[in-house]
Amino acid sequence: MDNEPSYKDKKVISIGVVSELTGLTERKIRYYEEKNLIFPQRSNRGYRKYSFSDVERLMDIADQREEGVTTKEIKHELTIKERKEAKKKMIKGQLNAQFGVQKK
Amino acid sequence: MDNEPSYKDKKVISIGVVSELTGLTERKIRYYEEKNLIFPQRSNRGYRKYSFSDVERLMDIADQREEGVTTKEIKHELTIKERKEAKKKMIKGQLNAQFGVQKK
DNA sequence: CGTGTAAGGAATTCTGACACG
DNA sequence: CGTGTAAGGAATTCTGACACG
Repeated sequence: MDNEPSYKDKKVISIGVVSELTGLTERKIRYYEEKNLIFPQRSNRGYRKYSFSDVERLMDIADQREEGVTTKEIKHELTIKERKEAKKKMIKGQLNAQFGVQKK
Repeated sequence: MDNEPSYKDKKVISIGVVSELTGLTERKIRYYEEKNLIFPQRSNRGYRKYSFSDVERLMDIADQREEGVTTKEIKHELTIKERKEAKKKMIKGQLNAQFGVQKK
């Protein structure tokens, strides 16, 4: 029923290419991961793999950093967004449980 | 006026990842390029970079090869398609020249 | 805190070639 | 023709650390 997860979220880009795409040094990219601002996948031998979404996210982070926003603050914003997402999902789940299509 | 060329055509994937994605060996992938069936970009130091379109194209090639279609035949099909595309563009250009929006 | 850099090792990619068929 | 493989070299990526501030 699902079609492919759209190319935007497929984790296939190496850190070198991400560096070119974003203009960020690999050091910075790894640091933002260390701070849990970004979450690449790992290949079999531990190489980081990023999606286009990750690239966009990194450019957003770069903009915020330039404005003087600290990684801690960026992380905080992210956490808040995640909570909202979780809440949305929960409510959606409850609605489905009461009024949704019957599961077989 | 243009927005980004869509992620589908951005050449950012290394041959190793393409190999995983398609199930083809790197040898095969390079061979199909040698036969002009696929056209990756090159990074600064000569590393091949593929797009998701290329990955799809490779899977299509793989299917045809399994059916016994030779690379030569696949190449021929491609050439025909390209000719049609060129013709389309030409006609479109002529229509524009006669009835299109005036250029400043 | 955020980022640069040198360090050493492991994995990647490249090309040209030989092999088989 | 289509694909495998061994070969040698160059570039990539990884981690942990020291540096500065």
